[in-house]
Amino acid sequence: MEISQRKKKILAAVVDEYIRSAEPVGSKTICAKANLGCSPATIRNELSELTALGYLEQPHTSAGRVPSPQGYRFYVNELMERQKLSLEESEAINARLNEKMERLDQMMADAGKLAGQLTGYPAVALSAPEKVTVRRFDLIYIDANTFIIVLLMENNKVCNKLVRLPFSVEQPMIQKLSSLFNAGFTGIGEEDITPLLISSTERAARDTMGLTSIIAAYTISALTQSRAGAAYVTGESSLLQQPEFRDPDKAHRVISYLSDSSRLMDVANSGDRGSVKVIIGPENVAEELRDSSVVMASYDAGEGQRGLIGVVGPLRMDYSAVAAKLQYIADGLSRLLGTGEAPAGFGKMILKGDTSDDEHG
Amino acid sequence: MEISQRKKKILAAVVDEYIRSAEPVGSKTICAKANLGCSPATIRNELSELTALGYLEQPHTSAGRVPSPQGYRFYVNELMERQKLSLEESEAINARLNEKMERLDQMMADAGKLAGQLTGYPAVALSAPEKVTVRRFDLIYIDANTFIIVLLMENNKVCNKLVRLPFSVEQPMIQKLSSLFNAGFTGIGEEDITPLLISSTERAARDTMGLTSIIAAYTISALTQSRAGAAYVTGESSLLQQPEFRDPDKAHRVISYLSDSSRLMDVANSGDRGSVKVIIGPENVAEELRDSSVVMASYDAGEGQRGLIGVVGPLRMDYSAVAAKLQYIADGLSRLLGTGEAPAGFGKMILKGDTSDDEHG
DNA sequence: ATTAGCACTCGGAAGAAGAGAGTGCCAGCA
DNA sequence: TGCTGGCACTCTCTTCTTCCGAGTGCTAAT
Repeated sequence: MEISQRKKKILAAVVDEYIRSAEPVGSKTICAKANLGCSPATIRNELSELTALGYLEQPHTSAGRVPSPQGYRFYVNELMERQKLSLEESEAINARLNEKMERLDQMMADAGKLAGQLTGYPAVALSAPEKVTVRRFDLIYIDANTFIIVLLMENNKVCNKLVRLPFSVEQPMIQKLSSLFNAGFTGIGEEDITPLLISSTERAARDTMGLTSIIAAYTISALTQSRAGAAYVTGESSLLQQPEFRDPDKAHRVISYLSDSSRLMDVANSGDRGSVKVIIGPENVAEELRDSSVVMASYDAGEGQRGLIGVVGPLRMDYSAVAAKLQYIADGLSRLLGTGEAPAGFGKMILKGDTSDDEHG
Repeated sequence: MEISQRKKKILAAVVDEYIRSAEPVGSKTICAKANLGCSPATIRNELSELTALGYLEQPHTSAGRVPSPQGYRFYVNELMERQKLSLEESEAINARLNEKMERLDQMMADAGKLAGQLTGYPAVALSAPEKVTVRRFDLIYIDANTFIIVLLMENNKVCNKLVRLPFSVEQPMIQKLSSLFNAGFTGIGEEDITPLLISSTERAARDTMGLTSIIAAYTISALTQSRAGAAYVTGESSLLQQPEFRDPDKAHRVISYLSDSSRLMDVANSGDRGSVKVIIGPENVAEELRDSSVVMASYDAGEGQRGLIGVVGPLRMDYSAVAAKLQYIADGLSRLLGTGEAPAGFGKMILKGDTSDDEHG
């Protein structure tokens, strides 16, 4: 059934007002706020129908209306105004983005922090797990007992480790190992480093005194770690300021879920194409987030990598503002890190609505 | 004034019981728990005196007694039983410690996580800020537009950065720069890298096309970052389970303080010699922690560096258990990372009491 | 010095009453 | 047919009151 224009207006008013006030919205309030030319009584009828359709809920008989998850979904998909950032806001973001661009992981964490501060919700920054291989191998000889392993990954990340030996090695040996590893270990993934490969490398270099396996072990662990992707969470405590999380147990559930970075990847994997994605309450795969909403934006982190920033908040999140901000940050990051195929309209706020609205059927 | 033996026993019983139950302790309860051969009435008299002396407090006239900060301090310094860890506990810790020893920063974060999980309180892991210098300088040539800067710090940390150039350089140039930097930039601190030094290096190598300043800039930022020390916080949300932090505002204050890693250093600097240190409520320098307690242990992270692990909890923290666990973890870390001057009695639980008890005067 | 007994105090729980916001429905009106 | 004002009703939230009990402090007896 198609929903009337007036109903849409009323629904939008309810959601907007509820987002602002966190309190059930009554017919009178709507009549005052939204300029529909009709009386509270008329609105009551409409509200009643919207409730029947499942877009609104009533905490109890004599309370105002509150949006249902389905109501939020409809609001996000069709009703909400696409917010533009004010000039100050976008300039502030740009300034913060350009500020420091040192290390990638640092950068990610900073982007998360920025998102958190801007929106006032806890923020997560994720790098999508990916398959990595070693592109270049170097061993730097320091002294007879010490050398550094430097790995350049295919995605241009660099890993290193200082190795100290309980015995002495000569510089030529280090060089020899370096070229051997360069020959055998580059371009392959973690699971390709088999005991067979290691032992054949071991045979090729004589008298390695176990060095081969040390280096191989580090290589494997570096590959594993790179592949795992990383997660940074900031601003957990800002949840506590939201009225819906005044119950410490509820807050605890969500915050400790967020702290478990391994599980966070689930969120990332629940679809990451499209620039901004909104997941509303029960749509979350994770049980713990069923009464929270997640807004996230993915960005091009260069070298074919995708990064993700997102915030977690109550259902009553200010979707429009949050989406605009995340979009802007993500676009900025894509521009700074991306590999040329940067988005054409950086600075323009295009919000791709989510498509998984199989709820209001 | 010297406090009687019986008073001590009673005080200890009050603190123990309050730590357990989180509720004001009455004379009857003490009589039942502590095996002093006397009646509640006698205990009431003693409680009354302990209250007058400032070791106990009464939430209101007709409630039981609660330890005052001074009471906790006395308890920690003189009364509390030095707990030994059970065999299972210490084995579990050892297993976890030996598990992964990859990167130092990872290690620190893991140690913090371990402390948090073991104690059930939020945990922080800090590395003390320190002056660092570069020991060894290497540039790895990758291709005409790419090279890696590898810095080996005096403290054996390794930093690296991939540099991509908008123009081409030849391998000999990279090598030349490498040895120039090795000559000029090693062994000096961040503040010694002056524009003068940079420009003289620039002159020594001809046609560097700005490379010198790129490398110098990275060196400075790496030095700054190493010096800053790092902070990892985990398990913030476990605070929410403590009855004294059911007030979301209170919890929010503490948690957001913990999230601000820069401020955390204050805690670290408030005295870190001695193996385990207990800071009780108002003794905290930070306003935000005035009604929380902090227990921390420092460990030898090798190369003259000190690390710090600590937990934050309510005044009613189980000091004895927490101290024992932190001590054990810190000793373990010292053993694993330390530089030989490892503590003699690893495994033995020696708790050095705090000495800043200028409170009960 | 210790103990038993007793009156007193105070906070927290439970219940009662009232206020207020909002609904649903009905009858009248354009 | 759709909108409106009016009105009775419902249900929560707040406030007030009452009551209970744990625990104290004091006193007199041992």
